[in-house]
Amino acid sequence: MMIKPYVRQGEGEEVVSPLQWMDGDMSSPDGDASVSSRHYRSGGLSQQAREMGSEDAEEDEEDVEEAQEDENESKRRGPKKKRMTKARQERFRARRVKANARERSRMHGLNDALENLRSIMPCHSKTQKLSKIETLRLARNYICALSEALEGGLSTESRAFMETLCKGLSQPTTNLVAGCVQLGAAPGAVMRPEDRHGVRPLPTPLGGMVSYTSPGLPSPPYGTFDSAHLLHLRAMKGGPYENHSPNEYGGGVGTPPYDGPPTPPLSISSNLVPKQEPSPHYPPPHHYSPSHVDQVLYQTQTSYDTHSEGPYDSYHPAHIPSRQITSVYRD
DNA sequence: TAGGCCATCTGGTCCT
DNA sequence: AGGACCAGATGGCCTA
Repeated sequence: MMIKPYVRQGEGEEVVSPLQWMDGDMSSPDGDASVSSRHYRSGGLSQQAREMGSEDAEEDEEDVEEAQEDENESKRRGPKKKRMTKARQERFRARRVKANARERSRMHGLNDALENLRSIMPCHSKTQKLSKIETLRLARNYICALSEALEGGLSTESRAFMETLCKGLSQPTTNLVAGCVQLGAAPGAVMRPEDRHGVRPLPTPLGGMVSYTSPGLPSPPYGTFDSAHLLHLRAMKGGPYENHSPNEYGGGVGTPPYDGPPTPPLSISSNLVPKQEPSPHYPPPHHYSPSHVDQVLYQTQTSYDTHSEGPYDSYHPAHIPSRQITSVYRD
């Protein structure tokens, strides 16, 4: 028996919706009538859809019942029950198919926006894509970190900046961020070409390189730390980009790829950037712990001193879970 | 094999 | 009526 799996768009086959499938004789999309509905993506074939399928089968019965109901209609109280005629079912299906297409398109737009957000994150790797939730967390942290840098004169080279950046992130993402910081700080370091695209040969606006340097480090290809994004700070402090209007750089779906400092004249204040409050969900207890940030920071700050001894020995890169290192080499 | 992430379908709700 | 938005459900893919 050939089971037709659900195929996503862009994978060479057209998506066949359960409704389209239902339009036929309830056989599978590829015509294999032996496939039962539970095999064909029962998720898409929801309860109501299945009920509609049965309605199809019972339609003739309904027509007979309708005739009988007509006789009793005038005697019955309450709102008149709408009949599910064939025409109504057709309309319903057409609406549903259109709604599905809209929903897909909407989600694609949402994903495009998320991709745009990923592309302007300080840590951008083509090989290890941030998940949706991690992208949002990192974006939040990035905003907070930059705000703190502006308000408190906190250096983007500081440990506190890094800690803010990593708050609430999962361990792999924290490692990724730390690795990106390293690479951005050491442009001479070995990088995979596909990961090099985001790095611009610009100094950080606060002068010099990011300090999480690791000279001579056999830099793992975590991704890139795009120091050019730090030009946000320069712009907001009265730099050459200060007067750009937000519209110049667009926004939302269809925004061109980030190719310069998108520096809307934001007024960063404590109103806009509320102090982080403890929340049952933030940080996620199973993902984040200060000790882990310590661990990563130590990794990035000690230049991987293989001769170091003492309490931090367990932070040696050799102890980084292999998952974070191997996974980025995958493709 | 379990768990995380994701895409999709779907029905409900709100708004125009 | 129809569109936008949302959350629940489901199954596929990938990795440890």
